[in-house]
Amino acid sequence: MATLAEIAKRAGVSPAVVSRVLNKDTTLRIAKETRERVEAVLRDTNYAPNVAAQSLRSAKSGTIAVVLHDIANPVYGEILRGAQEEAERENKAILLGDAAVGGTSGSRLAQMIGGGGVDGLILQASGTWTDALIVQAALQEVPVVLLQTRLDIEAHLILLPDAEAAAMATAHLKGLGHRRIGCLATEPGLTFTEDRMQGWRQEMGGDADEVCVIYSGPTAPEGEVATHDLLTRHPDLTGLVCFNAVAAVGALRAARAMGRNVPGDLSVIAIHDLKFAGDLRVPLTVVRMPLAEMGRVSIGMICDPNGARATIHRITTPPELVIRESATPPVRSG
Amino acid sequence: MATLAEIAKRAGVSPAVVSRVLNKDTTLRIAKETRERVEAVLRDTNYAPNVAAQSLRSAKSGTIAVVLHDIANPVYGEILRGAQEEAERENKAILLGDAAVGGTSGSRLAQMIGGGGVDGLILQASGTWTDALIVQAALQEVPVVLLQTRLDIEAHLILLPDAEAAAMATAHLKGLGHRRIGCLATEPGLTFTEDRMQGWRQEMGGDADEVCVIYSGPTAPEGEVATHDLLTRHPDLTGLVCFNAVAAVGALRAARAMGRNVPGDLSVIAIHDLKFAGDLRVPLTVVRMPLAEMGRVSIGMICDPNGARATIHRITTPPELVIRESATPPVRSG
DNA sequence: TATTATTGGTAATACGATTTACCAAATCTA
DNA sequence: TAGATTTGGTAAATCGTATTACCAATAATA
Repeated sequence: MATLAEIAKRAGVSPAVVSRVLNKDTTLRIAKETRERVEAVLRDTNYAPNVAAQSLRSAKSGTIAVVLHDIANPVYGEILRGAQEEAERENKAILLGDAAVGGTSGSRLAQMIGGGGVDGLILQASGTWTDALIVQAALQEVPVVLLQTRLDIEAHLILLPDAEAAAMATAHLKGLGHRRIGCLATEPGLTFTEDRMQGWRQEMGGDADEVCVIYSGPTAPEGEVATHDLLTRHPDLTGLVCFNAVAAVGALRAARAMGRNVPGDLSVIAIHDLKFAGDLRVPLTVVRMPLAEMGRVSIGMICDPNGARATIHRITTPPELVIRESATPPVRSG
Repeated sequence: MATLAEIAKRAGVSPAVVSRVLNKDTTLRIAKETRERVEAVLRDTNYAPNVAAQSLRSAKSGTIAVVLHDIANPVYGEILRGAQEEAERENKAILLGDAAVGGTSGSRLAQMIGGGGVDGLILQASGTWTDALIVQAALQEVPVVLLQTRLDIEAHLILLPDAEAAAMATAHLKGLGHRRIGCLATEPGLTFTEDRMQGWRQEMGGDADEVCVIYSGPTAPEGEVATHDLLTRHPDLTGLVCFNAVAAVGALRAARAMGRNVPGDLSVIAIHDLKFAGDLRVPLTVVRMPLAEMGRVSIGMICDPNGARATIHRITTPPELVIRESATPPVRSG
């Protein structure tokens, strides 16, 4: 309700003075009493600058859009958590987008990105409306950070050690003595799916059997039906590496429903950790990656004033194997 | 990059025409060819209106702030999910706040709320910076929806059937034959804590023993230490009702660490469902409430054009008992 | 005393979209 | 042909902040 002009009138000065006091303009020469008078009015009028006006004037919004696959998924939620922490430090607010919830190119978020309403876009791309967002961002010359998403556009890219993680998971099963190992992958076409596939293949070497791969969305029900299919086609599998821990929970369900003991009949290992992984019926052995760190650096890249437009940042923190109970040596050695 | 004025110049008309075409002003009389010329320029210039300018002019931002206790907590995340869906429908973007992550009164989100940068504030209040947000909102006359939070301010209030849910959970244990029932509550002072306490007390009647209540934050580690304390002080408890399902997972951990079988030695029931509740070592019996619905109606209240400033909305969908395996009749009947 | 510097500010403009009030030219009516 | 309508637009004023350029009055110097 209070505007700069009103403050100025109350303090008996011009709006320029108020603005310059507010913004600590050091080139402003002002009498001590005048400054104090202004500050007093500012305080007891509880003045807060209009953000739309500031944003219009400065062409900065103080806002960053973060669009993830599915925020309700704890795996992706972890990224958000990291982003939030860093945004807090940088004094930015986060505009949330969820590729799983609607999201058309006409959505308000897309409008904001296209209309200069965000200072940056952090995107874990997958769907179609995602492309619309990128186009909008490009038009507006808004910096974009792609999360585990290789696209042929001028944007930053953050990569996790996905291949290593998959290789590590696979190696763990092989090291336990498994040979017939299946792969519950994430959606084909995604960068991290491909990177992990590569790690899996590399580690499997000659044992890699492409038909032992099945793709699934990152939810437990999807993981369950995919695993059911896979185990039906390949009853001889003794090990399963899952590219997503939430889908792995579905795998556990499927195994159980089919009367297969985990880890007795089937060893399961997943990529990404879950807060409840140790509380599951069969505690899940996983390979953990620094998701929150990725969220943090993504914000950092947006806010970096002298950053280039398109850099590539590899997160080098190595994946961490967390051994629980879902993977053991095969009982009937294969 | 493209402004209305540029579009107008290119199309050989005044900015007013472009704006009125864009906004489908029916009072605008315009020749068919002129309109088509404008639309053509609009299209092939990929024009997107500057949101800051629109926001300044219209005093609407198309943005709603949602501040929750802890977004990483799947229980609260569910609220966010509902809010997101409805926001999508209303064509609003969501600005995310997390009471668990920093959040000072100087945060960008607070600035935006105070500076007319949001059209509404949805708040599950608890901390101190929360109060700052409310003050800012009040100053700006931004509509506020309080989630399960009774405060003496002019704001909407949404209430879940918290008392009923707690009563239902307690009644379930009593119905199974338990008499010595403990209560792992959420933080004292919160509206939903108090409402649930009331439901618990009411159902316990004469059996209610206030010392069998312990308070805990909504995380598994906190739930674990609280439960450890409680079971140490009251080894004779045969039942435990938990006000938060995530904390209940901690309770399960504590029981296990203390060598107490669930449900054999201790029956556990929790409020709120978890996606993985059925996959836990001991599948958790819960009372489910429509969290997503609360998220949806909160957005609806903000967007309702002829809504009053301060209404109270009770969600009447009854709590739903989901029986799994963590609660059975006591073995050594108490 | 005349000139220069310094102090303490102010005026004006731009940022980009929207909207109200208005108007010239063309067409129609009497 | 005078007057009334209709057609097809336009000019100008916000919205609130930030900034650049400028200026009057006083103080310091020569």
